[in-house]
Amino acid sequence: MSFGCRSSRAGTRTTLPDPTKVAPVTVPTNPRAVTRADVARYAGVSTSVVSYVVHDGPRPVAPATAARVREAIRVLGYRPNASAQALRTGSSKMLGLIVPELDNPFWSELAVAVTHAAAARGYDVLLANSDGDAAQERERLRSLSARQVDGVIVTSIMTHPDLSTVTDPGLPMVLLNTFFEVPEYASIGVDALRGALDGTRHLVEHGYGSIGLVMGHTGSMELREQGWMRALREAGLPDGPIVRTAFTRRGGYEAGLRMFADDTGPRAVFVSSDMQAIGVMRALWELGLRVPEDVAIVSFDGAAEADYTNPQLTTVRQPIETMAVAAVDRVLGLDADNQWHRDLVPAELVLGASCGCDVRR
Amino acid sequence: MSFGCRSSRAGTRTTLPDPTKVAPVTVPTNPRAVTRADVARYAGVSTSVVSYVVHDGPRPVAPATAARVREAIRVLGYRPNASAQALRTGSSKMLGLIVPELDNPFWSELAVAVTHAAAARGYDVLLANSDGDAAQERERLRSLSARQVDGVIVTSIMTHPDLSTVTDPGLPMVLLNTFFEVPEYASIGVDALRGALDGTRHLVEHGYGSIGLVMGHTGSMELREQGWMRALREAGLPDGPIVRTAFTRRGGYEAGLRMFADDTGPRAVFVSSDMQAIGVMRALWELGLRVPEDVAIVSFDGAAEADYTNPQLTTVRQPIETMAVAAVDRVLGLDADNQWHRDLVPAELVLGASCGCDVRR
DNA sequence: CTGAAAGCGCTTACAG
DNA sequence: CTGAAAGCGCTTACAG
Repeated sequence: MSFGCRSSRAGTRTTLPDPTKVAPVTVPTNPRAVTRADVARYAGVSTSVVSYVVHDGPRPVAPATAARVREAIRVLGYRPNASAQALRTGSSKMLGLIVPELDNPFWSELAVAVTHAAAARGYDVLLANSDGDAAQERERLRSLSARQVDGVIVTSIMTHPDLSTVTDPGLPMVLLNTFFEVPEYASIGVDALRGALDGTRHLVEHGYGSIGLVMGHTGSMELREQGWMRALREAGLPDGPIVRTAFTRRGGYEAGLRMFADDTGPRAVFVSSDMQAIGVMRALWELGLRVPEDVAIVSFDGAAEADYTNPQLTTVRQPIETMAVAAVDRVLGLDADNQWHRDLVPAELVLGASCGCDVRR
Repeated sequence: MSFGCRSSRAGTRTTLPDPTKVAPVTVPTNPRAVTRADVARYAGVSTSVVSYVVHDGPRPVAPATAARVREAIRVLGYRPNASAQALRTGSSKMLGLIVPELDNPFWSELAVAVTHAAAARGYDVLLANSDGDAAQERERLRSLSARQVDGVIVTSIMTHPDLSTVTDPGLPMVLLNTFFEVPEYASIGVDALRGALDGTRHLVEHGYGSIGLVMGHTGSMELREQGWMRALREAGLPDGPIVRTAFTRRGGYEAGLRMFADDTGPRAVFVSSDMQAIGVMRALWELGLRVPEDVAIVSFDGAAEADYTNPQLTTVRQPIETMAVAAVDRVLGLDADNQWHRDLVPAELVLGASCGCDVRR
């Protein structure tokens, strides 16, 4: 077994040689990883047989031979080179996932759920962060495609993602967390209209007469907004004030300051994400207003963080695990009978104390 | 250009044929991705020249030729196959990152920082979640190694990670967020002893006479614990109560209930992570105790979430970006002059209101 | 300045 | 049941 250093791979020095110093005598060379050929040699078989044993097929192998090979694999610590496998088979067994901001709890929880769902199908996830930027989203998608992922799950920030120019035509792609229909793409998302309707209705049932809306920036008349509005209309309530802001804690904070700065603010508010609601609660805290005594809140997402606000947030929970499994199965083509272009999964209102109930989760 | 379907790659049907249905006539075949050979043909050059243009070397190319190749690349939408590149060059331009729980804000913020630091060096990050489990940590490491990452950054939950049996001997590995010295590995972490000392001293300066500790489960006598204790000793204060618990919001909640259930609880508490502190605050809320009027809190980490608790947490902030850059440069061997086995980066006390100050961030 | 050729590690149809 | 051989897409030393 030759572990010699190959000139084309030897660690090249990036620093210029310093004439005042003695040139280094030893160049650190990484020992080559164990390959299938090493295993074959050790076990005294051909490389084909090693593959047959590793994959338990497609040709049968005599038990004694297989045992020798397995022993060799164990002793040498052999792991098949995934790059070579991907090149040969055309499948990397990796799924790409693009999220806008991994450091937003909702997205990181979704990323974990997708990772678990993919692992259950034997896939690793190559995670890419678009930083909420459309150009970066395209660039990341390009990179995932070059890395030979077998499919991509995109949680796009674009209302009408135009991604066709970026990917290979044959690369399966699914839009996750997308409430609306996008031509040419399968999309999976929560039933946001119904969720917002349920959440706002709950505030109506508490008897609040004025219910505002803190809404994240979205391209179109958003479904959460429609749900909020429909609940008000059906109750015969006037439209409450609307503040539009970023989908972040800070965005919610700024919206809260604006909405409740003077005493004309509404008695209750529906907020389009938990992160924003947390910002609203901080604003109310600074303004000396109590939740829910002065202002009641219902929000949207059901992030873990919403369990630990004081008081606990009443929130419309997105079934993240369900969505993740659906996205993975969809992108892998495992639900071939599913003809739907768009999957809507139901959201569930989870009661806390911010709405005026006093439920403890 | 032949886009024919190759039998060994055609999408095989996983469902058994249903005799009651007509067999499908068309099998969906993924159009083959564009390769370097397609570009060469289109531009009328050899495949070598395509590479020379893509990499701007190592051989010179006539400007007119290069222009033709670039045009071909653009028209065909060519992207080099990363698996083939990795196989050929021995470098995947990917770094592996193992975190215990990606859905814990501290880890997701660290993951984002590492991703950015790696991107600045031209590397993608293959992110792996160990779910806080040692066996999974080893399994994920094995997988990363098989996927030919050029290095691994591990935020291990093991006190004494024994990882040598899992990775290729030549795979560079760095332990991140590790405060203590680990034989044979480079480790990078915050100066936790000093950070805890500063945080606890701050509580001492506020004049609190009894200062408890909520400490996450760690293998040994932890540096945060040592810092807390040293601050008490040097102030001549008695050791406050210690509750040990998980590094989670729930862990903090349970610890808070235990520490403050009766009125013998301390007047102030140093908490080993922001997530735990958030749990403690919830426990105090339920017990009807106010922060900081009844109990003052200083915690550790400096997660974004700590900015939005009510009141805002005073916390010892880990310089996540600095740590991420150091880890990436270390694992890539970019700081060859650095002889240190262990890098300690300084933490900074960030004042909020939970300690009794009234600073607004 | 350009191209033909070798080889990275793997899988699998084919031949024995 | 086993092995020799082709080829996935790429990079680069070598030859022209």
